[in-house]
Amino acid sequence: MARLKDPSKIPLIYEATLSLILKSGYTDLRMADVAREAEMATGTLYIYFKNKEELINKLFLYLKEEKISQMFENADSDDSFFISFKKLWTAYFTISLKEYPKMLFIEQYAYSSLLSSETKTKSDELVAPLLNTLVKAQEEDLILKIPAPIMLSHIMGATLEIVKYFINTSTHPSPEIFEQSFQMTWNSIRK
Amino acid sequence: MARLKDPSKIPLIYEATLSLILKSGYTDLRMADVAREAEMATGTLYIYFKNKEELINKLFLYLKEEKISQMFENADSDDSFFISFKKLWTAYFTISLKEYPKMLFIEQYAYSSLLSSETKTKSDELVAPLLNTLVKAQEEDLILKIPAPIMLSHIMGATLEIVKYFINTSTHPSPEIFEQSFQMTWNSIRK
Amino acid sequence: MARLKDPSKIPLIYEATLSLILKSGYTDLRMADVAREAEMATGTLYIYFKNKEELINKLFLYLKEEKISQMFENADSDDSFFISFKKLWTAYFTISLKEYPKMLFIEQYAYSSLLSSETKTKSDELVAPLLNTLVKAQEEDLILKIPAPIMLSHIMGATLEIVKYFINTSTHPSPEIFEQSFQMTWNSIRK
Amino acid sequence: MARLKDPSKIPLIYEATLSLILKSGYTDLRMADVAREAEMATGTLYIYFKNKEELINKLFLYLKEEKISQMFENADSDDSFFISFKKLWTAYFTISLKEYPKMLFIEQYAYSSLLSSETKTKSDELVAPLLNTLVKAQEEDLILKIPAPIMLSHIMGATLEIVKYFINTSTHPSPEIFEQSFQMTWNSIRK
DNA sequence: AATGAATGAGCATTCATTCAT
DNA sequence: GATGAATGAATGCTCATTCAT
Repeated sequence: MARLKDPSKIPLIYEATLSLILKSGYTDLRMADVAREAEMATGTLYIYFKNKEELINKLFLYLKEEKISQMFENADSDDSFFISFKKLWTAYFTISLKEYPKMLFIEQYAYSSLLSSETKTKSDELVAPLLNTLVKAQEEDLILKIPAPIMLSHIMGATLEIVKYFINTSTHPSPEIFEQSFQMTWNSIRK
Repeated sequence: MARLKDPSKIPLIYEATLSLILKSGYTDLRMADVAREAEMATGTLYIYFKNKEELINKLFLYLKEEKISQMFENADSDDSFFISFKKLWTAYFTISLKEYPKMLFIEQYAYSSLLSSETKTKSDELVAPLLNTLVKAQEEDLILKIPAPIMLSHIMGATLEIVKYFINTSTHPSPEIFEQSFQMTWNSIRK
Repeated sequence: MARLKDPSKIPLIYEATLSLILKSGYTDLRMADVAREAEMATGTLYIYFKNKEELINKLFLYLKEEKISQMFENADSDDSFFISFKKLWTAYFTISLKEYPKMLFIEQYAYSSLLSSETKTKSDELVAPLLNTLVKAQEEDLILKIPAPIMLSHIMGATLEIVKYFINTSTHPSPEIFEQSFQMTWNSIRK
Repeated sequence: MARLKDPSKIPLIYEATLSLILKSGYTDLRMADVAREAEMATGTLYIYFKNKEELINKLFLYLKEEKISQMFENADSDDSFFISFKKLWTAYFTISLKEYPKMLFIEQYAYSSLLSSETKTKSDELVAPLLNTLVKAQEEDLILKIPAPIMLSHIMGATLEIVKYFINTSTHPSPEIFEQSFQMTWNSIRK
């Protein structure tokens, strides 16, 4: 009987890939390097992923799912919308800062031609819970009635760009700036 | 006397490069294709640019400068801050939408390892006029006192992400949504 | 288990390289041609040699070693010095004539900038046995007491140049000329 | 009326070419570099030489002629053969040592495929005076009766190889070694 | 399944030569 | 004649992918 695929290898490959993209960007990503970093042979990669493109697509979805799950980790259905929203925003801000490479990867590839349309569709589905949160609040008249995807784009775009600023200047947000950043976001959607 | 370097060739090369990156992304950018698109020989590219990397760096600065100039084109020193700000925001929104590929190029490369630190420094200098606009308004107590780079990141990140949404869904913003988008931004910084 | 590196490939590459240098010289040596001649893919060359330069350096040492081994093949420790010397000289003359391209390759590259200093050092070591032969004879007062490297240069330079003459005129040495050539050499060092 | 070709440019080009070959070898010789070193435009080279190959061929003959002239500079028809021979040998040894790059160039290219057969023929003609010197001495029964081209090859090959040794070890021949080197050569041809 | 040697298309860059000025 | 920008064929080397073991 043939050996079974070793499920522990996939995360190893993801980690290796990310680590290399972080170091030198996608342009310099070589499959042989991924294999070496993941401590396996080149050929082994092709047992788990059809090719480089599939690896990138799967990694993208894996990370996007992971990040969105993390955002909801502290969610509590008893919370008011404001508290829910602040928790989500804080999670997004904090995770982006802490796991910037992963976030940058997600963002850089989101609109890139390296992703298949299938991946893009799946990616949109993952965002649905965030949209629903906004829609519900709009129905309850708690925030402005602006199409939810537009509103979500505004919020996430604004927040990630601020995170980029801190990463890029190698500085860290003070509690005051953290609070101000949230204020801007909240002001932009509140009634 | 020999021919002089033909200064009209540089914009031709920029246009060709952009057009190709737009079609297929940087990963697939081949110098031979740039040359063909610009209707010159491969070797000619290397008279005007040391190598592919320099071409990308110079193109980045060229576009960034062009875009920021365009943003200030309608500026009028007699305008109130609100009018000034709305003009700038409108220009940013409109240009991003109309010249999305250029904007995406600027954004995708801004933090990429393909750009030299020298290019990054020069790039920051180009943004200074935008920061000054905010700082002056803060000194006149017209908007929130939040560090200008943070505020600017918030504004531009939010706006570009909304533009991406329209591009990605192949839709166009209605006047109403345009106005709502501005409102969110304005609300986020107003006193 | 994967295929092991195939040790038979290295001599194949050496032979192919030599054969091409023989035909058209180093200047026209293209790696793609080496690969075709050795009946393998271009990339395979780079598994066995880091680059063209390393291939040339390794080939040089391989040939130098081979040639010097061949010179000693008929050596017999019971021979008198004169017999030993004549055997060595004859071998050098004969091999140079028969395998002129290899000898020319060795000679042309010996002082060229294509060889690393490491290769040059190793090359010198290979010559040591020849020097020792002369030194011993000098100690036994059988030949002139002239620094061995000078004497060896004299002998080998003279002999190879004669070989070049025959190659260049597409003629062959008569037994008489062979004997005369040896006489000149022997006369130059005898007591 | 058109300007005349400037005859002073040819030696300038020769010097520039030699100087570059000396630095980095023929493989790295680029016409643009020759032009820069000779302080003229690339195109100008092509006014004086049809192409790179012609430049190399002409340079070869120029140098070979120069070197052989220099060898005969001290010649005196009243000298005995031994004195004549010693003067010639000394000149060859000294010039080779002092102008090693030029000598190496001559030697390296003498049998190379870069030289046309026409150049090779002309080159042989330049050597005739040296052959004649030997033939005359043989007719007068002053040296061994061995075919002159063989004898000349022996002499020049031996001598140049000794020079190479000194260049290669960055050492200089003592008067004693100089004398010993001559002795070996003289012994090899004397009656 | 795992390995890593082998493959060969692909691409950035160079450089001899031409030719418009 | 002199210039040097323009040309584009040529080439060393890379790297995604395959496949024999």
